[in-house]
Amino acid sequence: MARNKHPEETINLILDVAFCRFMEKGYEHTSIQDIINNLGGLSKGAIYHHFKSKEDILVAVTDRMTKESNRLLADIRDRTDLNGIEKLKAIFKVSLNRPVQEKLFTVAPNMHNNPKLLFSLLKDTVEEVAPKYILPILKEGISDGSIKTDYPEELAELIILVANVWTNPMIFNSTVEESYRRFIVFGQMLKGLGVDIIDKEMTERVRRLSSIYQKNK
Amino acid sequence: MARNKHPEETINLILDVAFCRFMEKGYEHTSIQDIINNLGGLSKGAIYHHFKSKEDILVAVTDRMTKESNRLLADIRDRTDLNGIEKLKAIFKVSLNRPVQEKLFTVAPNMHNNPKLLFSLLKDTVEEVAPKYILPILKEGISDGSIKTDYPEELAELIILVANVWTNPMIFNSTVEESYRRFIVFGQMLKGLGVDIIDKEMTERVRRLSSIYQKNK
DNA sequence: ATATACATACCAGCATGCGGTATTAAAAAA
DNA sequence: TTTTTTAATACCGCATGCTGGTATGTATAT
Repeated sequence: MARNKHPEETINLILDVAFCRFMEKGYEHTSIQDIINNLGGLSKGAIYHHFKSKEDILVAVTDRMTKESNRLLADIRDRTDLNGIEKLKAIFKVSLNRPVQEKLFTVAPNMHNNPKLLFSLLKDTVEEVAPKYILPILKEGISDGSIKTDYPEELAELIILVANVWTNPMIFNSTVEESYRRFIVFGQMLKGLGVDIIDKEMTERVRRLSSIYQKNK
Repeated sequence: MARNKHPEETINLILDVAFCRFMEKGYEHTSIQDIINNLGGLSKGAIYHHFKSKEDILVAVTDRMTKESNRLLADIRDRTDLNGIEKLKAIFKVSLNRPVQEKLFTVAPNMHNNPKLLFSLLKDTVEEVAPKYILPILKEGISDGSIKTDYPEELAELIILVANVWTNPMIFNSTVEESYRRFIVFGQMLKGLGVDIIDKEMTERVRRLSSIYQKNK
C-alpha cells in the first residue's frame, strides 16, 4: 500500500480495528497479526511505526473511549444554569441516554475476556472521572446547600465507581431484572447518603438499555 | 529429580512460587520459565503434569487465597448465637482482624500489575461471596427483623463489593487517611441502607491496617 | 505390572526489532 | 516561479528470541 498523506487516518484505522478485535476476542487473545489481517493491506511495520507496543495500542484505544465520555461530563460540570445536585442528576440522565452507550452494547463487549481493558476503565473512573468531574460538582452542591457530606472526595469515588462498575452489565453480567434492581439499590444508596436523584424515568431507561444489551449478547 | 512420594508438596511448592511471582511481577509478566527457575530443580514437565495450563495455575492460586477467607465467613454465617445484623457486623470485625490480612499486606501485592488476578477476585466476590455468605445473613436479618430491604441479593453484592474492592488499598492505592475516610463513607452508606454496623473500633483498625500496608509498599 | 511423577526435546505462534524503500514536504538552488 | 536537493516520514516484511504448550521418554512407587 502506498504511503498515506494523512497518517492520522492510518492511526484511526488501526485503533478502529484494534478496538473491535479487543472487544470480540479480548486484548490478550488478539494478536498483532490478527489486527494486521483486518487492516486492508497495511503491515506490521505500519503498526510499530505508529505505536511502540501492543499495550500502547490498548492505551490509545481506551483513551479514545473515555475521552468523548469525559467531554460530556465536563460540559455538565461547567454549566451555570444548574446547582450541584441538579448537575449530578443531569450526569446520570445524560449518561444513560447517550447513543454511544447503545452502540457499545451493540458491539456487546464481554469484559470477562478483557481484564486489562476493564482495569484501565476502573482506574480512569477513580483517578480521573471522580476527582475531575464528580468532585467539583459535589463541592458546588455543598456550597449551594443542595448536597451535604463531610467527605466529598470519597463520596465522589463511591458514587461513580458503583455506577460505572457494579451497575454495568458488561462487567457483572445480569438479567434485565437484576440490572433494574441493582440500579434501584444504587438509588437507595444515594438517597441514604443524602443524594436523592434517581427517578422512575431513569430506572426504566436502565431496563431498556439492559434489554438492548441482552439481545446483542 | 526423582519422583516425589507426596505430590501435594510439589503442587504446593508450585503454587507458592507462582503466587509470589504473580504478586511481584504480575500474572502476564510471569513466564512459566520464570516459575520453573524458582522451583529448585523441577522442570516444565512437573508443572504441566499437575496443571493443565498457566491460567489453571492462576485459578488454583486464587482458590487457595479465597478458600480460607470463605471458611471464615461460613463459620460466622452458621453460628446460632447471633442474629442477622450481628453476624454481618461480626464478619467485618473478623475480616479486619485476621492475621492473613496483615500477611498479605506484607507481601504488598500491587494489583495494578495484575488485572487478571484482580478480576478473578472481583468475580469471586460477586458470584461466590455475596450469594453464599452475605445473602443468607441478610435474609436471616430480614426474618428476625434486624435488617430491612426489598432487594437482599443486590444489597449483598453492593455491600461486599464496596468493602472488598473500594476500601482495599491493594486495589485503589490511597494514603492512610484516605483509606480511613473511605471506610467511614462506607459506614455511612451502610447506615443509609439501614445497616448500622461500623463502629469506632473498626475504623481505627482500618487506620492501623492501612499504615501497615503503606510501610511495606 | 502399571499408574504416577517427573524430565527432555521440541513446536507453532507471538511480540518486537530492524534494515530497507517509497513517498512527501520543505528548503535551496535555478 | 520552477527545479533540485535534502531530510523526515510512512510503510514493508523478514529475522529473532521467547512464550505457552505438547509429545514422548524414564524412573519410581504401589
